[in-house]
Amino acid sequence: MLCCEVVVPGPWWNGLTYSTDSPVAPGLRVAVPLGRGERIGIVRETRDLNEDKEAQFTLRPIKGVLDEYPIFPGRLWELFEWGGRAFLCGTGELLRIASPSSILDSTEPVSLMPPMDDLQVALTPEELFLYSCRQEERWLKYTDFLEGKRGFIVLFPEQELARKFWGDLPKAVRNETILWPSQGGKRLSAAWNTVRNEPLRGVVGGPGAVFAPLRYVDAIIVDEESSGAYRTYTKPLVNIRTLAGKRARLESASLLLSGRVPSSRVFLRGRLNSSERPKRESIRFAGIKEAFAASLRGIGDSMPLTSALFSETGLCLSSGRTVLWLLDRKGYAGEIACEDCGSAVRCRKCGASVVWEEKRGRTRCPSCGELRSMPEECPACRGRLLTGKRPGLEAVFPVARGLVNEGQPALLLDDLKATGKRRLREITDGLSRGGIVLGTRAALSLCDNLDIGFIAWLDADAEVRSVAYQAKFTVFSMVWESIWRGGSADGRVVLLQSRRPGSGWQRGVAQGWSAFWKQELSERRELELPPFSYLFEIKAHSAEQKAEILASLEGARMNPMDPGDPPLVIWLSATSVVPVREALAPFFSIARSRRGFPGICVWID
DNA sequence: CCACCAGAGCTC
DNA sequence: AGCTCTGGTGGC
Repeated sequence: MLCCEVVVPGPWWNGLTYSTDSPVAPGLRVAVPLGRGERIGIVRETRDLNEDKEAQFTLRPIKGVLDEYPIFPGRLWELFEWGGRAFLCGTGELLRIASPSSILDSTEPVSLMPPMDDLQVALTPEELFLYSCRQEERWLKYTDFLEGKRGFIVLFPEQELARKFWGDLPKAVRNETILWPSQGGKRLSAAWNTVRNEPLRGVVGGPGAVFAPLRYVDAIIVDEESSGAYRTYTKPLVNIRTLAGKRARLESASLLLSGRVPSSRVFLRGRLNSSERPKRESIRFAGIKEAFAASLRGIGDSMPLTSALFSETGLCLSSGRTVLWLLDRKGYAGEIACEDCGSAVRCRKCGASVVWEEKRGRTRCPSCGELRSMPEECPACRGRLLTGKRPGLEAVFPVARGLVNEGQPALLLDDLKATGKRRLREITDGLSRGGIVLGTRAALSLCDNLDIGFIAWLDADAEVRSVAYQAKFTVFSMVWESIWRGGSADGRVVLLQSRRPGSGWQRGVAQGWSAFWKQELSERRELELPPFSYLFEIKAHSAEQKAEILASLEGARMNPMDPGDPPLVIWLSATSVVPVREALAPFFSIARSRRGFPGICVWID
């Protein structure tokens, strides 16, 4: 009697076992019964039935085999298996984000070419690092690197950059290359089928392109490898850069890690060094203690607007260039506090401190997105005096509007992503004679399209990240990017307003990333933080489950930390993933479905 | 009488 | 988390 182990997408980690009359080759898709319904899974292996092991549940037969050949070419399947283990998400969850829905949702057959024979030339793969602030310089090197390569993947943190790089390729190369779509749907399906079946030379795209089913891969480039864009923000939580590195190793492909700044892990492993630093006159630090205290309606805190900010803004505007003011707080105020009892207004769903959106007369929870109307009184003490703290973009906007000259607009961009191409053109056209743009870090991408002569980080200390340990690097790399990004970086001035101007991580801005990482890594080594260990963020499904998980980890002689604040979260630091996976595996068995599955994020650097 | 929807129940 | 089955509601 034969059985198949099938990977069926879902939050569980284990493969599911089904009976089969005849052996099914690994990598083929099969339709299988699950619960009351039917699902599609990928065969991991066919083996003899092990009566003891399979006795705990009744085996059901496979409903049908959907493919003639393995659906994933080359070593891609191994990548999914590895990623599922490394990021504690299970192969199935990774499959879900890696494949178009046409493959996993519909039993329609997908036409597939047979796998390629192993005609791969076993060149010795290289691992190269390339760090330079000049994008043109890096891109030129990419073209050199791809010379003579027969199957390549080039990854960019943003789709727009990918499109630009692809568009700049020599026509002959572009014709044998595909621009990987950034979103799912029909376009992804089409691209997937083309790449899977046609003899293409390469794929260029955003992070998702790492999963392109190229049959032969001999080179992978990761641009801006330290960018946070390579981390997925919904389940499963994985680092695409790491997967790209693994894919290169699996396929024996050469790997080029590149960017303006290396990530901590790459810095450490590559023993990198750099003397690149900004010109003295292009970076300024200003203390907000001496700030001009602009009073803003309904806001208790004064907005940090320094004299340096006003003078540089004025200079830039009068030269007809555009000014960018950046602040990572949307809305009118980052917090609403009661003057009587001092407590902040919190989200009723998740307990986080809410943001005040004055324009729409409501509050928004920054962590769960819950919207509510602005409260009349303090929910804690019923006091009537609610004031905003930590002014946000909406509150500063009137100040910016007062500074622009005739014919220069002041724009408030809440959400650059939602604006699309047409809006982008409107923005760039409107700013042909300069103006002020206010936005969050996402607005930095405007450097690619606008002549930006001055960038101000209004509150460089603000760290609104969920994981505090890497907040310094996030801020550092964004500020670093703002110095160099785009064709208008020459002569640009960047201003950092903060409480401790020029100290701490800001020294690295003046001295370069080698100095930054040296300092930062000595602190992290001390605290056993990534890249010196892995950090696991485990979110239990219920309080009971949390207790069980804690007990299981402690039983395996690990030291989980219970921060107490987000109530269901557990933190764990470990030098290896394996024992953590073993301790957590019981909670990810399909048999536990009814109790709900925990969520896990693995921080590697 | 059936179309539609929310909630329950199940998962190798 | 999906997915389907169920039973109530309401439109005609």
